[in-house]
Amino acid sequence: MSTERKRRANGEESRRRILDAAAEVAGERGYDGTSIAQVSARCGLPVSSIYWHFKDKDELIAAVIERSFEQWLTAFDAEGEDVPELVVRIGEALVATPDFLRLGLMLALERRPHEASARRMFLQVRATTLERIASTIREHAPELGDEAVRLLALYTMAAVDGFFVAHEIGGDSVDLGALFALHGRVLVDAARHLSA
Amino acid sequence: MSTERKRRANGEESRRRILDAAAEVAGERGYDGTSIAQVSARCGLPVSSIYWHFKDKDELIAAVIERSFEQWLTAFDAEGEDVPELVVRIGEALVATPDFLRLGLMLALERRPHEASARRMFLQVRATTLERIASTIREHAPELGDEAVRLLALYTMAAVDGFFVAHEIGGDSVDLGALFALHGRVLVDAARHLSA
Amino acid sequence: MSTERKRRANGEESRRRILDAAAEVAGERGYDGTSIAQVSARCGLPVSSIYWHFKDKDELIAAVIERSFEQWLTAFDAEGEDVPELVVRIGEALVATPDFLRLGLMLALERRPHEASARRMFLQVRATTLERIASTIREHAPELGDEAVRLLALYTMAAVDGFFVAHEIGGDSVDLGALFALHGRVLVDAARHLSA
Amino acid sequence: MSTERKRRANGEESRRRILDAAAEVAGERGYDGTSIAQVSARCGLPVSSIYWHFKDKDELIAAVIERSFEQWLTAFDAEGEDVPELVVRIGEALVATPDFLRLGLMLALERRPHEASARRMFLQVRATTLERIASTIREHAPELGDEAVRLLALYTMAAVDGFFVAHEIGGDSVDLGALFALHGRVLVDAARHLSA
DNA sequence: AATGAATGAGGATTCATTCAT
DNA sequence: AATGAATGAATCCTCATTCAT
Repeated sequence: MSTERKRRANGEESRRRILDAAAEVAGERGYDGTSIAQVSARCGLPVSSIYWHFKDKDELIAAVIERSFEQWLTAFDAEGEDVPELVVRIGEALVATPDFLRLGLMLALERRPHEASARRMFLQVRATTLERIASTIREHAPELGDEAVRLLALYTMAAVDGFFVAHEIGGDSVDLGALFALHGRVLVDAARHLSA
Repeated sequence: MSTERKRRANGEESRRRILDAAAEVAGERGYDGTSIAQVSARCGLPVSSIYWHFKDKDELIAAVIERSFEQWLTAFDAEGEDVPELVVRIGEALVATPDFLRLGLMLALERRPHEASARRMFLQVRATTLERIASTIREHAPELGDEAVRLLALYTMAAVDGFFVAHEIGGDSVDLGALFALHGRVLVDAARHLSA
Repeated sequence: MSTERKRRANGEESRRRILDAAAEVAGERGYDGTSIAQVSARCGLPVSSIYWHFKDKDELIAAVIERSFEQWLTAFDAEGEDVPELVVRIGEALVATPDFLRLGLMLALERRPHEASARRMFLQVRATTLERIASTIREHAPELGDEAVRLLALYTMAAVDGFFVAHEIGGDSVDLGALFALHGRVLVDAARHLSA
Repeated sequence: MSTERKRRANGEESRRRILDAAAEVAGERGYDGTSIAQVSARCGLPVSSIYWHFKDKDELIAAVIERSFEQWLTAFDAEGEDVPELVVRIGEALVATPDFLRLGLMLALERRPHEASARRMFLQVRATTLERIASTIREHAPELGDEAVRLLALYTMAAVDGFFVAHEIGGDSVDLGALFALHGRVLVDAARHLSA
């Protein structure tokens, strides 16, 4: 059984292979550090085939973010939990699928006009997540005003980002579990401060 | 002889102009997004002059980070403050000189072998800052063990990073002051949790 | 069966749509400037369908020229006219279907080995036209020798080309009617010079 | 004496070599048919060096046209001649430096937004030439009104373009001398028609 | 009669860097 | 202390064309 060298054209699968490769590379090196040639080498399809499936690099990266976000959503999806639990679940999801956030943060930190759609996709996905955190907080602390809820949601999202960065830098010497647990407990105190 | 002096002075000046331009560009676009040609265009000196002052791109960016860190240190230097105050001061310094952290975070998030010195410079600078936060915490909560102090310092640094990211993304709709104040107060509760 | 007929009809229709699109694009940008992808985008049919109807780019452009020439022939077809009238009619036909000549001239000016059939098609079409002009001249000035007739025919064709170029460049600020009328009158003088 | 392989950097000469090569290639194949790689191969300098001397392909071709026009101007420069003589001189200059007009006509026939400067350069050069023809006509036929002079100048320029095209297509079977001589004589008749 | 997918070669342009002056 | 010129490798992307269905 020699390697099938031309398995009959299969768009779906090729698209998936390209996205897998692009997620890997972009997760490692960011937007500018990712070259189409690298993606091509990693997925085995020629450069021109990548352009058949995606209009340009920008759209490719946007698609990577979109798909990665869906995976991450699946990973931390859960209902009826209380706030500290939610925070911990987010943390777990992070460790499981870190490419999404790493790439997204890199894009968010950049200040440039291009790569519009990739950046936009991340910001949209982020807004969705923020809203979700806010509604969980609102459920569990109905006495808080809108401003306070928004502040706590922002605080939580910032903590998540910060923990992620710390873990990226410090590796396993950073105890993500302890950090998330601490933040979960602290949120309750913070809610008390704000409702007072 | 005065010509000599003039020349030397111009050397310093040129170096400064290059660093200014590089800080701007790299702050906007990250390491890969920054090209020597862009820096040249922005500072008005030819490309080859940049290479006269800096060995290569990596060293140029490292120098940008180093200088930017010194400016930032100056901005939040202060002694004898209590923990919440320290946190607030860090926040103020952030808003004042954001290039340093933005570029540093971009570098930290990337996963690649090269650009050794730029990245190393940022990590070193970051370790210094972490140690400083830790010692302030230790001073003000002598009852805490080393592990607890380290956790709180990490937590604080993560919060700073996260707030910064939130502000980069959300602009002035994100109330940095409120976030830093909240974190300052919350730290005290956290210390209580951990010493219990 | 009616399906059959429909399909066949669609085949014709598709061919026509492709030719229309190709004529537009090639008229605007010349042979090299025309890409199959552009033609595809402009006619709505996929690239591979264009290759189903035409062997390659060269043949497609040749077909464009051929069809365009037929349209132009129709536009200036007329019998028994005298020389100045013929010249004016050619001019009118030019303004009506300019793609043909514009594309043809571009091809004629290029110096390269490929695109054989497109270029050949234009040259052939041009030879036909030249012969036709010559025979009209011969009819109306039977006293002229072959050489003189050929010279006048060439002169006229050159004038047509030149007027066309002038109009392409200068737009409606170039009074084509006046130019053609002038050339028509001048031809009579020229015939006199040559027969003397 | 081995081939000097790196003769010390000489901007002027390199620029000239690039222009020579570009004129050759573009004269043969037009704007789109000319690739920077071909120019590089023909002049021996690497592609990136071409970009050191010229901002982009557009500017390179524009420079080719400009220089070529100057050569052509030199070739047909002369004072105090009468109209038929001027026409003949233009014809001689054409045969001597045909690249200029061939490339220019190709550009003029194209209808596209880009390559702005190359096209603009040709049109400007052409306007200069037209004005020059007009003033010679005015000198020798002072009785003509402005409109008539402009028409005759346009007619002459169109004839030149047309003769050129005829010669490009027909090669030496087209007797340029006879055509130019004929046009020269005919102009006098045309002037009579118009002043009547 | 038509088309989605694939593909290698080549397109223009920019890259970081070096070198002679 | 500085710079004009050069350079090979890499960048993103488009090209004409083919092939299995």
